[in-house]
Amino acid sequence: MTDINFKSAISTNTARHEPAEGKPPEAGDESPLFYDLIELLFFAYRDFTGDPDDALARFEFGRAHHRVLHFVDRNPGIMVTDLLGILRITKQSLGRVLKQLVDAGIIEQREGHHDRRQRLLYTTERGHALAEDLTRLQQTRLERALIGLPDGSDEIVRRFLLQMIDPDSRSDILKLVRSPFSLKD
Amino acid sequence: MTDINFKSAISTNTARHEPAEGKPPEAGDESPLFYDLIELLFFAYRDFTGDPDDALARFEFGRAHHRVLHFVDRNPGIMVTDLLGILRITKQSLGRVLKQLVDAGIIEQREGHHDRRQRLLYTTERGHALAEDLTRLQQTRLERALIGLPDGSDEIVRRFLLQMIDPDSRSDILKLVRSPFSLKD
DNA sequence: AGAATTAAGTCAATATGACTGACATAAATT
DNA sequence: AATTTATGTCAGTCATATTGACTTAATTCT
Repeated sequence: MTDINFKSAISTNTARHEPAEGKPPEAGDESPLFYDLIELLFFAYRDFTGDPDDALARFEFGRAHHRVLHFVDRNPGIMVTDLLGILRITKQSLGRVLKQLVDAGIIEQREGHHDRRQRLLYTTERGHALAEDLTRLQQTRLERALIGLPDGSDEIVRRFLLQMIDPDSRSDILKLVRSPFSLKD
Repeated sequence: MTDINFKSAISTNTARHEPAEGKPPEAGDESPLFYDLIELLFFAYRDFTGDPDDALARFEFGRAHHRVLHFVDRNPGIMVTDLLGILRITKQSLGRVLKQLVDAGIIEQREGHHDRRQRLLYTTERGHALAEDLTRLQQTRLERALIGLPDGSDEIVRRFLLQMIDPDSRSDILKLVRSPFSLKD
């Protein structure tokens, strides 16, 4: 199998498009800062999600299941409505995935104490163990990614990621992730 | 519209699952480092891809089109095979998306000079302009994300992202992204 | 020159994860 | 009593991806 093989990805022909324009093609005028960051993010995120994807494939589950499992495990007793808000998907999309997780004994629904309309979500013992396995995979990758970087790099990455998020959502997300570190300047 | 609304995401009930285990539920024993990084990455990447997603929705294009457009624009004259290797999708998946981009006058295919089997890919003038627009959106977000961080933070983020990638792919990806900065220690 | 390999494209069938819009039920709130 | 909220469900659709088989043309290998 040829694995990744984009050995000749960079062509010798540098003509980008019809040379009908009067611009020099590669004159670093106003354009391409952070091209590399854009692409590194793409590849990094792909591999980051790849670990749990592969692990879940054995259970016939996909990334959607992972996301639901993760946030339920992290927020035991979360309401369906709030989970929908976090994931920003529709009730229908969640419904199918959630049903499969419940049927598989990964997630449990309990009636709300004060409000009996609610179906509060919890991971079962099995579900919690699975969630931990998946988290461990991603933690291992994160640890590896921080090796060799100066002290405090994890804090810089945290702040970078937070500021990548739409400003409007940041405070909600901060509450949700409840980082053990500062982040609050 | 209730926008994001996960105000009550964190339940007061902290029982994670059946308390049938002898473990204290929240005793930070061996487990949850980088929980926040895992979640920040999820939200950051979603918003990062959201900008181009929204922009492309007007053209009836999706994220798959963006990826193809991006890598063709960055690697003019790339072979179909190499593009498949970069995106790690199948010929069939690429085929449909590529056809739509060609039909829309965004991407152009030219016969290889030395090897006439090849259909080398180029962005058209329009395609290049569109790619630049989308890139600009993401660059703006990246710039904003680095504001207020110490000097050299961009370099730390670059190294972090590179080390998030599977070690086997790193050298190929480094060639591809051809970062203007160091990254090579 | 003939065989094997490579580059690209195509066909059919399928799966996953998402969507919209409408509707239903029960419970809580006003 | 009327309204709103929380959840679930139905039917239909779409975008992106998959597998496996097969074709055509061109290049390379022996």
